[in-house]
Amino acid sequence: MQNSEAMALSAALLAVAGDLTQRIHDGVVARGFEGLRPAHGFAFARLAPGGATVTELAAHLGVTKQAASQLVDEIVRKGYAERQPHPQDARARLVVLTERGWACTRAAEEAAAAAVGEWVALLGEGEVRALRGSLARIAPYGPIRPAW
Amino acid sequence: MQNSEAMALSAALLAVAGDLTQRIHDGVVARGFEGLRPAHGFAFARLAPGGATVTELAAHLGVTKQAASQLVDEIVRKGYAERQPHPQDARARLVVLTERGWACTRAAEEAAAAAVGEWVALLGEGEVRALRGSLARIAPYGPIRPAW
DNA sequence: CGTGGTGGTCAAGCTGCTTGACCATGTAGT
DNA sequence: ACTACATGGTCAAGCAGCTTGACCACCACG
Repeated sequence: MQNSEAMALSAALLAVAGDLTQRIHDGVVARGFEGLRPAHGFAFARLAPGGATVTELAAHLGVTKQAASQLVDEIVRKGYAERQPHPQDARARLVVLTERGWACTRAAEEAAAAAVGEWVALLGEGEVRALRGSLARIAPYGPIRPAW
Repeated sequence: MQNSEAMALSAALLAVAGDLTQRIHDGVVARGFEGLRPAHGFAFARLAPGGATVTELAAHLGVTKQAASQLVDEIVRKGYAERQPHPQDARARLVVLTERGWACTRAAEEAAAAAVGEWVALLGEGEVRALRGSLARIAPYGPIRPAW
């Protein structure tokens, strides 16, 4: 595969990713959850299973603990999450989603489903499944980083 | 397709996009082009064909003219581009890549090719071609936006 | 030739992130 | 048990990239 083809693939991937982010964000806002930025969505994704500490969140987002702590301050102040004492470690505090946080997460899922629905209309269900499979196999494990 | 599946596809896509951006950036730095951020790469992509005005660049990147102008200042100062008088419009100035800018663009293509090469090793050439085809068909036309 | 629209820059301000310092708690060594 | 170091978290200050607002030079249309 030539360099120019690799670049075309890269550009398309990044364009789709940027567009998808925008659509999810718009969809979340349209459902009444304001004052959030796309980065918060990735924080929610990490908090959703059973909560996380600030340090874990920082590692997941690829930022400093201070930045993650600030982000948590923000979503706590806006009612999407709360800090609880950590059951095992008295130094740590477990950040968990509130009911409103869960509602916001569901709104994001709906918005994502709407965007993916458009892809299904364009490509067909089979091709979208193939896309999902391919991406899942090349997705990295490390922290989630902004596209740029 | 369920919401949770759409979310899994979205997460994989964004993870791959973030990782790819990081790899291209690292590759460019490794080839000796420093002081650049990933956003500059998208500017280069718009400038490459035959140059562009600051306003066009701003529209492409989805930022204000002032931000685009600042970005151009930076890449001009670092020797990657230069401002020329616009052939048709005396108000406008055409921003074009210098030879160093072209060299940097080629470095980015090499880095992208290396990343895509890993995907080929994982998925096989056919599946990567299919991926490219699918993405090209759902890629939007509008401005390129950061993933978040 | 005015009058409004457009390309571009200057200036000031905000926001999200960083680095650096610090405290409280955990953990390992002796 | 006591010391020494590592780790979770916050406070404070600074910086970088973007925004809004104001402004000038030039185009284009009546």
